[in-house]
Amino acid sequence: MKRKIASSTLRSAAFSRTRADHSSELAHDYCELIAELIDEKGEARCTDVALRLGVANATVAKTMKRLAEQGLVEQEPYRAIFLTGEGWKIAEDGKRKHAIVQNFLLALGVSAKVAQVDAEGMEHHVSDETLKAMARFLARS
Amino acid sequence: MKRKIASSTLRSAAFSRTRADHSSELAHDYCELIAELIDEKGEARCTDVALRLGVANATVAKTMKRLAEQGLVEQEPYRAIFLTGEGWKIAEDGKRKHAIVQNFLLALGVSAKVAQVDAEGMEHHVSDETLKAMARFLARS
DNA sequence: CCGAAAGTTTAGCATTGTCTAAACCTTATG
DNA sequence: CATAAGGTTTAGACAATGCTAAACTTTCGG
Repeated sequence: MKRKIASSTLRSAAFSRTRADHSSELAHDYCELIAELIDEKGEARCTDVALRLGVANATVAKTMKRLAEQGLVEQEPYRAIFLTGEGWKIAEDGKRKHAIVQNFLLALGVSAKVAQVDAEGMEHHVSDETLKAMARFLARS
Repeated sequence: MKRKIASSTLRSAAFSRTRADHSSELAHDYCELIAELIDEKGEARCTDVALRLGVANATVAKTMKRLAEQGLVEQEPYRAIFLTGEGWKIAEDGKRKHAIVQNFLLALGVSAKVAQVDAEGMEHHVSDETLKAMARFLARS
């Protein structure tokens, strides 16, 4: 991961943050999805992940290798996938954020379908401060 | 069984949307930024774009070439950059969305700094429906 | 226990977005 | 008006993310 902190303006800081977010987003989505599958079925397999993500099996396999290198998941060849402690933490965090954003959107009056899709996209770009503000709003309403 | 398929389809649709968003995000940011620079200084040059985006000049140049191919910007070699009609439309739309999201966050009680950064990240993942809900909230408050 | 189905991995390719270094124009200054 | 300074473009590299096709392993039905 390249980190160029030469950013001078707040504006470029915003763009940098967005770029940085993107590189971790996929990893986070994978962790969340794996956790979900383990919850539901007791194990997570490439095919299921691929199906839910809407990508090819091979793509999942390749990504999984990267995630294993990053210490987020563990796997034996031809076996199901497991999360490391770090992976679980990321999954939990993502789930928490996702729930807040989605419920917030619902409280705002957004339809269920759209709330789910938008929450998926927004969840990785919402800071803790904004998340807290959303939670506050939910508590109030 | 049917419900499971349906829900995972919706799920993968969400991820697909997010992936699709990403590929257009950068183009949209460029258009917005170019429009901003033209507004402020009368012209947009690679260096300025690079500075605000926080990336290298070469990166901007290469991206600009792609945007030109996509019909979003126009440029003569070694000259400033201009937006096509399509590019302007995208810039306007982005500016509009950005403003709504940012003001919405401010109204929610998020600090100015964080509102700017978060709005940058969120703006590309917010559907029209959610945007409308935000606008409604702003009008009410 | 064997062969086919199903799942996993590898190989090879394309695209996007980023970088540095070097080559290339334009402009402004002396 | 020549040249240095500064902005622009090109070249070449690399990582991430996606794909298809083919090879490989596991599992399951007979």
